[in-house]
Amino acid sequence: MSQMTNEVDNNVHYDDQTGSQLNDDGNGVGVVLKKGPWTAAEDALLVNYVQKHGEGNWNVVQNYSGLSRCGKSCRLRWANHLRPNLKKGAFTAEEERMIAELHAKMGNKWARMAAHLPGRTDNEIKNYWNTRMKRRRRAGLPLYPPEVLLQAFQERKHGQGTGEISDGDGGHRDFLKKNNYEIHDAIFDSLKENQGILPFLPDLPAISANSFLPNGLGSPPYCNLLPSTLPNHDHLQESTMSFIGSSELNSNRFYPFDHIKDNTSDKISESFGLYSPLDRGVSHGSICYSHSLSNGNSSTSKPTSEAVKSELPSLQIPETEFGSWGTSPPPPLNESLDVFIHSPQPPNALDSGSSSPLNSGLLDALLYQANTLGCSKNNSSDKSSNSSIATPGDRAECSALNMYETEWEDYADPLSPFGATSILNEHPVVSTNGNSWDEWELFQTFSDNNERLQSIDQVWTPKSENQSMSLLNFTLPDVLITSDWHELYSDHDSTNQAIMTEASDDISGQ
DNA sequence: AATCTGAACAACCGCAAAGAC
DNA sequence: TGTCTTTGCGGTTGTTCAGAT
Repeated sequence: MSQMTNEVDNNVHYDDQTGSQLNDDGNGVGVVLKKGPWTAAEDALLVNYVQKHGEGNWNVVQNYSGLSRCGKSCRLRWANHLRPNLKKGAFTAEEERMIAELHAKMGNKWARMAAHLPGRTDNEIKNYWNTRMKRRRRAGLPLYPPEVLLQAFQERKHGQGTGEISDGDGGHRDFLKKNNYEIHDAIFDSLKENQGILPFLPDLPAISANSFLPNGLGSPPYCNLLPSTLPNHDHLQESTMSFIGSSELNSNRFYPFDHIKDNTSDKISESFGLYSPLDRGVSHGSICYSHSLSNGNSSTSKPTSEAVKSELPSLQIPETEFGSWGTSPPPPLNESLDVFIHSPQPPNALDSGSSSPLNSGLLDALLYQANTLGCSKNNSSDKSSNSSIATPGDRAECSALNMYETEWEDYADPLSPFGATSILNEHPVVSTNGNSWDEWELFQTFSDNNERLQSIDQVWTPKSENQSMSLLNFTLPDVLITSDWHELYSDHDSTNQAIMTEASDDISGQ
């Protein structure tokens, strides 16, 4: 041991190129502890220590092993790099899907997520997610694939977690209850408070956050189900807000986070993906997740093989800059375009200065979809002429949308584990949870729709329009405003009915 | 070839919960 | 019961590397 100590001392001093030494935080008074990257020798010492003494008692590691590291650092090193059965390398497709799924359910509970991913560490998952999130937000893409959202929704709806994921973890429930519902109470309060100024919103008398959110929509992640930004977000913001058309909007009354005036509001909004990466505080992000389901990409989206992945860093493989969920197909942009073109433009609704904290993705989803559905119903027959009557301003919006279309086309990545088609056409995702049949029925419905789509190009054909719309309606926030939406949905296929029925039942049954 | 940029990864820090005393 | 210590977690920062310009 003394020999080892000497070796360590040597290594510590010779290898400490960072020169970053300082006292430990309270432990080992006066002992200069090394910081910075670990050396192989240090690793060996730590491994040796753990083999002899087991894990734990990290603060005494330096006493027994000679390591000049604080206990924290030792524990971290062991947990993240040295302990056996650690899986190294890029995340597999299945793991990536799992992470998205877990994050949709748990939020930033990295340790819990890691518990579901054998061999992976919380730090690894956290890094992966943060990197991915940053990239997707920059690209203006949603964080979650729709199928993940649906699955989470379904699981919460049925009041049971999967054995694998929710596994009766009280902590998780506490987390949801403590952190998420409160936020969404705010959202709901604002919705209710402002429903009078929103002509398309039905009354929300019996819908409270607490009655609805237990199904999972209360999770912060669901606030991210929309892209929090768009390349040309100003246009989208205008479009989104155009049909709101209330001066109250500009008085910042409408937005659910307004009551959070302190410094935490930024953090909250940020963590919920409510900010634009381009412009913190510009409302936008109205493209609904459901758009993605209209893609005709019928790739089975087999998980990328490890062999392939190992050659490239995760996230650099199948996905393009715009689509780590890859197969998430492009939105029905013709319809979206129509909506934007035909959206009324109250003068004061275009105040792009109404910035943060106006980026309630959830809210935008409601608003945008309301408008989308309402307008598209009326305009579905004369799409071709729409662009010709667009105003110059509208053209700008068209441009923005075209940009977005391009992104969504990039979304159609057959290699992604999260592609809609992969989820829809393959059982594993569905069958991994306890609600396999309920969910499978839903997924099958989508799948049937999807199978009729022959290519991305055909998404915009009249034939696929209903499909697009029906899938569009799948977006979760729709259920927030069920009654009137049923009418809008009435001439769509049974998918909507099924989902809306479920959602309605869900809400009324709470 | 040099520089810039973003992704990936490693590590640190502060805080809080849990456990020991 | 209160205090101290240990452990774990999540956020953040720093470093390295590869690709783009």
